[in-house]
Amino acid sequence: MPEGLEAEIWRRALTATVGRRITSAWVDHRVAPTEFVSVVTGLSVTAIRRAGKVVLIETDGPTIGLHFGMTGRVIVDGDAPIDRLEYASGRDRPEWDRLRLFTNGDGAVAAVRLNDPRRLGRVRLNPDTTGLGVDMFELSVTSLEDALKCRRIAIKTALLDQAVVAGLGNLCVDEMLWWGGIDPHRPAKSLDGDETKRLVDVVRRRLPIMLRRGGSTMGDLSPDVRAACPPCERDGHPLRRDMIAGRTAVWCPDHQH
DNA sequence: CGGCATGTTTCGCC
DNA sequence: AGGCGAAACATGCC
Repeated sequence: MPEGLEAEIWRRALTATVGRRITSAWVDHRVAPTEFVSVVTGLSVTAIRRAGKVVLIETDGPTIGLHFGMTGRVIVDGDAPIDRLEYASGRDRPEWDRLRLFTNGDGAVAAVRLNDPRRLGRVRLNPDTTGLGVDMFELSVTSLEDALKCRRIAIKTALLDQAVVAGLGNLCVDEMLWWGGIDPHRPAKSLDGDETKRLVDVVRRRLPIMLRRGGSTMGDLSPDVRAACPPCERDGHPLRRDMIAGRTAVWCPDHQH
């Protein structure tokens, strides 16, 4: 579930906690620093930001960083802003909680829960975000050209690199390459100016649409499509699944080249 | 049961 | 030295 779009949706939901004071906290110590609870108890939330796929809860003290791994999700005041597909049965099981923050006036419901069955997500204090590339919502032709021009790796792999573009994940990358008509195997540096511009245009156009629809699973290459590889919506040619640098790429050999 | 999964980090090989 | 791919991580689901 979690790519930058999900992080953005959760960022917006978490703004409800701005101005509140963290009265108590609990974490699964396997995913958070040992001093976490003692450090954050008593802090006041001042702002919620996002850096790529990471949500940053800013306070009058240290910043709390939420990484979601493959299956993390956020529940704010008992309400999950995104509910879909994966782990659909018995979701939000309490034993999958990795973080609970309680704030003044909440009663028994945690203001913030990080629920993550697979436990690849992380809770960090003052996370280092300096290595991230340009944010996916601020992508420009020149920034992408600069980032791609020396790379021989597949364009798909380059776009997944958070140092190139921050926030795009496997689903969004396949979606953008599908819309842009670009073969995911192409070496990044082989894209010409027109193709790079086309890709940037597609990212600018499609990301807000997917955000409105509810996240990275709401593209035309939905998880169902990815699993079944039916004929391409655009030209009827069967979609293909290839492994590129360890990640599944779903694409249309007919209109992507 | 085997395989697969929206991510990141680490290791080892050029 | 640095770029790159594979493996590891951890667990649920089909």
